[in-house]
Parts: sequence; C-alpha cells; structure tokens
Amino acid sequence: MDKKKITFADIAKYTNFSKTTISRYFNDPDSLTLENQEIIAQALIDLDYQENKLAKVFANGKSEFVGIIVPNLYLHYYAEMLNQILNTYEKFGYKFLVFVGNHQKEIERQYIQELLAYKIEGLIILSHTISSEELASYNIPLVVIEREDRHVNSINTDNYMGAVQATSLLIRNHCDVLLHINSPVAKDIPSYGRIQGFQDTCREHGVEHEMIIRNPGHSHKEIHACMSEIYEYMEQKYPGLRKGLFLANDTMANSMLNVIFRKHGSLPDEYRLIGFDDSPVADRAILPISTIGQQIDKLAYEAMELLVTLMNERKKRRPMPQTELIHKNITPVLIRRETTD
Amino acid sequence: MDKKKITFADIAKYTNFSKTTISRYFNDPDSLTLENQEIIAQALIDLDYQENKLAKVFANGKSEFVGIIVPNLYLHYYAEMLNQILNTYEKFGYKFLVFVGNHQKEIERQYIQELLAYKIEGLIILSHTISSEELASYNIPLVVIEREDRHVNSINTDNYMGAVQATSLLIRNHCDVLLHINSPVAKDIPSYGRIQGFQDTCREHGVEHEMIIRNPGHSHKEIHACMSEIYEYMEQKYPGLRKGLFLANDTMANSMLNVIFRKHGSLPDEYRLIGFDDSPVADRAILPISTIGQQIDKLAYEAMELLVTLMNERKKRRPMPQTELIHKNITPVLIRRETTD
DNA sequence: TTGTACGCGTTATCAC
DNA sequence: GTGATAACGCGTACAA
Repeated sequence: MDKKKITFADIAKYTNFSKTTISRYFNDPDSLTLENQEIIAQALIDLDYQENKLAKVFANGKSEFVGIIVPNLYLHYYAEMLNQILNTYEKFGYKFLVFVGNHQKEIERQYIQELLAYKIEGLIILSHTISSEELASYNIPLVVIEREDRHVNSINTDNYMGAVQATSLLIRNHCDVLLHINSPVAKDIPSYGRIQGFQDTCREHGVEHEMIIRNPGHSHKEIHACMSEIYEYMEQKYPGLRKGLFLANDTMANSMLNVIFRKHGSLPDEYRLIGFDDSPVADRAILPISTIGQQIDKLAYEAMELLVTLMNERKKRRPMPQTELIHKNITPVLIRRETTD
Repeated sequence: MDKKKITFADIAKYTNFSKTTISRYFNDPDSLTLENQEIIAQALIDLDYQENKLAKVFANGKSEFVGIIVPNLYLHYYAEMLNQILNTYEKFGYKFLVFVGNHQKEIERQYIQELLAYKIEGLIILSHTISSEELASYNIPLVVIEREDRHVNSINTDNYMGAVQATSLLIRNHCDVLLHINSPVAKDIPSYGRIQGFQDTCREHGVEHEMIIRNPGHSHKEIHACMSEIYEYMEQKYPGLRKGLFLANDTMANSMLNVIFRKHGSLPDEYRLIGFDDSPVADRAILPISTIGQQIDKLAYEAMELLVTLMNERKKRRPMPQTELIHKNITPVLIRRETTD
C-alpha cells in the first residue's frame, strides 16, 4: 500500500529543489521559470502528491473555515438556506462546519467553542437561542440571518414590506375583512414586521381587520386542529363577508386551506388566502397557495459576502475595528397563485 | 484587545510546569496530582486559554473530520438525513464538512480532493454521480447511503420489504387492480427493490397489476401534469374497478391525490393510495397519505456507526484491511393514514 | 509524577 | 529565481 504520505520534502529531494521552491510553486508559481514549473508538476504526478491543507492552515493561520449553526433542518427554510450558503463555496472558497442546534442553548455554546477551537474565520448564526449580545462577545467575524440582531451584523428579509404586499393584495381582492393569523412573536425579531406591516396597511386603507395570535404547536395535527378552530370562529364572527387571510407561514396556510377545502370541496369565493415563505408545501397544496417568497438565495449570498469582507478586514496587518453594525434587508417577492385572484 | 493567543508554552511559564505537563492535563489528567490539576485549571481561566484543535490535529494526525457529499437539500429526505448525521456529533464527536453536489460529477470530484486535503478520516456519500468503483479507489473509510454500492460499504433502506408492505396493504384493501407508478430506475440502485417487491407480491397473490413508468420531471407543475395524464389513463382502462396505487414517492402520491380530490371533491372509494418516504408532504396533504416510512434516523446512525468502526480500525498500529464489504439494510415501516383503509 | 527534545508539513523571513 | 532556517502549537518517545 502507498501508506507514506508525500510531503514537500519528498518533492524537493526528487526534483533537487528546496522545500521553499515547492511551496512557491503552489503559492506564487510565476516566480519560478516555466521550465522548473513543469519539472515540479511532473514530480507531483510521479509521486502522487496529496496536498495537506491542515499543515498549510497551521502554518499561516488562515483556516478558510466558516462555522454555521442552524436551529434544525426539518423546516424547508433552514435546509434551503444551508443549501444556498454551502453553494457559495464555488464563489468564495470557504469550507463550512455545520452544527444543528435543536434549540438547546448550552449545547450551542459548546458548538461555538468547538468551532473556535478549529480556528474558524467567521460564523453564521441562524438559531435564536443565544442573544446577540453574547454572540458579539465572541469577538469573531459574525453574521446572523433573520433573528434578533441588536449587537451583531445581520441579513434579514424585509418582513414589513412582505406583509404590506400580502395585505395589499388581499385588499385589491375586495375582501371585506382581513385576518392575520400568527403565533406569538417577540418584537425584536425581524418577523415581527409581518404583524406591523399588516396592521399599518389595514389602517392606512381603513379596512376592518383582526389579529389572531395562537400557539398552534409544531405537529401537523396540532396545527390542523388550531386552524379548524380558527375557521369555526371566523365563520361565526364574519358570516357572509369575504375574508382575506394572511397566514404567517405556508404551513399554516396549507392547513387552513385543507380545512376550508374539505368543508366545501373547493375554495369558496368567500375566502382569499396568502401565506409566507414560498416553501414547497405552498406550491403542492390542493390549490397552489399565493405567498410571499423569501429570497433565500440572496439572503445567503449577502450574508456570505458581508462575512467575507469582515474576514478579509481581519486579515489585514492593521485591521480597522468595525465601527458600526450592518443590517441589510432583502425585499421578498409576491407570488400570486390560485388562492387569490 | 486580547490579540495574542495563549499557548501551552504560556501556561507552562505561568504555572512553572513544562508544556508536556500541560498537554497531559488535557489528555490524561489523572496522571497529575489533583493539586496540580487545580493549579493548571486556574491558570487556564486566568489566561483565558482557547484550545487549538488544529494544532492538535496537525500533531497527531487525527482530524476528527468526516466529509459528506449530499446531492441537494431541496428534497426533505436529504435534509433530514443530513440532520440525523450531524446529530451523531453528540455520540461520536466527529465534525462534518458538508458539500452539496448538485449532480455535477466533476465538481464532486473536486470536493473529494478538498476533503482529502483536509485530512478527513472518513467519507459519507449520498450522491449518485460517482461510481462506487471510483469511490473505492480513494482508499479511505467510506460509507454510502441508498445508492449504487457494488464496491463500497453501504446502508440502505430495505426497499423490497417496503414495497411488499405497501402492496400487501393494497391487496388487503380489496383492490381489483394494482398500479405501481415510478420513474425509470437503474437495477443496481437500492430503490429498484420497490419495483421488484411490487411485482413479486402481486404475482404471489395473483392480482392483476401494471407498472407505469414515466419521467415526470422535477417541477411540481410537470409532476402534476404527469399524474393528470396517468389518472385519465386509469379511468379509461379500469372503469368501475377499485384501483390500488403504489406511488414511488410521496411527492407523486400527493400530486395524484390532488388530481383525484379536485375531480371528485373527496377520495372516492374506487381509489386506494400509498406513497413512499414519509416526507412531510404526505402528512400535510389534503388527506393524510399512507406511506412507507424510511427510518432516516436509523440509516444515519448505522452509517456513522459503521464508519466509526472503519476509522478506528484504520487508526490501529497494524490495521486489518477490510476483507469484505458490508451492506446493511434497514427495514422501513408501514404508516397507515387516510388514503388506505 | 514530571521534563527534554524532537516531529508533524507547511509558510515566512531572510539571505544569496 | 532560489535556498536555509525558523516559526506555527501540540503530541510523544524517552529520560529523570
């Protein structure tokens, strides 16, 4: 077996160059004559050299690792975000060490320690458990996506604009009353904008409206039961009126649509419905659901681009400490399907 | 700022021990007196020591990295598998370097090179692009999941048994004719078992049956159109008969159910339907869909457990070369919901 | 129980 | 354009 690993020393011996020259071949090839480049290139093939980035990292301190902590991969939103982030490898060359937090604060802290031990150059946080204040204290290039971000850089969907688009569409659909169905949301997280945008738009247009805030749980069954209950409530409170429903996410929207569809065998004219996220479930529902599409690809790209500039700054001989935080908003897009006109 | 990093040398100086003793404190604490352990523990706090695993890895050669190549994260199946694999960190302590292949063979080869350069100890492959023969040639502990596995170790769902369960259920549901709807599948990949299991079970029970093999494309729209067409075909060919549909995955099953439900306003008694995968879409459909549940948690765990034994063997002074490949099957579970009795 | 000296495979800093 | 030598931070004989 070819057990022994080939190193620069072996190549140097084989080619009668020094290790330095071999190193230069990789890092600054043009400083060698073309002829010598070819000699070394051939030696690499002859010896079947396998580069060792760990040694390289150790020597120069640039690990090219970025850590990611994501709350889960069960929600399509997080899976797709991770996908888009991983795909930036082609563009930026950073490798990713990924951890799933599962909403356990202490475990996530441990993950961060582990990541720091591996000398990651930067960190992307999607989970919500650790406060931005604590995150900032780690003193490492860091970007959070769509979460509380008072003390750290962030990329967020413009939830407010998304809600405005959704609400406006329902108004244009001539709904008599608008309902926003959501779970309890803290005011300091970006998705609170969905509530504000809904309320502001309704008031601005003088439309009758109501907020329905429930904690439906996580299982499909619980959500379905919750939507059933809300459906009965609406039927009783607003009989005969055209109801425009803005659901906080597509999972809820799908459940609600199923409830309505199974009662009526179709979506009656009395209901208009729009979700949020553009997750696959919206498109695959019994009737394709209108929704607000988060531009996950852009969120991911902007996050990495920002992180890369932060990491590059850190690498300079005299790094400028970041003077003010960057918060960037990405506008979502309205996706009209069959649950609105 | 605390820019300069604390090393064992600093701790040694601070405590008047040698670097070796500090090293031992971490790797074999009991070889020090309790008193001295406490002295060092205190020093770590005083100096705010941050461990450097990269240096450790470099010195002893054990990176504790495992590489993963997954085809995409769009399909819930892969996202959940990745999730379950990442969660084995708690159990085995291996960190994961994750790449998304996107079905590009040359790019995946490049990823593997990158992973090797980072001295990964093992590799888990979920993507299908690179042949098992080529994978085996990399000569590194390796496990593939649910793909062609002639020359490598693998963990697979027992697709045959899954199909038998699905088909048997449809037979018990007194279906007059059984239809298996699938896309073209190569015989050497595990999911071909779904076809064999269906055919064998039908023949064994002497039930009329038909295979419908189509390439429906990937978008929801294409799949929906394809299912519509198949629906019309079935209606015409088997009028009045109770049709038992075994769909190759839940996405197809959901589409087909939507087609039927929108025609009839419900699922008529003339149809029974079962999918495969137990993906979220099955549970969230207009009628919760019966399905064959892949035990993704077990697949992931078994894969890592096998990989760990391979990696451990490799670390021994005189590693036993693996004499024969291991292929392990995980039996899927029948999940009865509302599209079967 | 503790210390000395060297090795791991690169890059960086000087020289030439 | 090229080479010698010293880092980088830790593990590991071997010695005491």
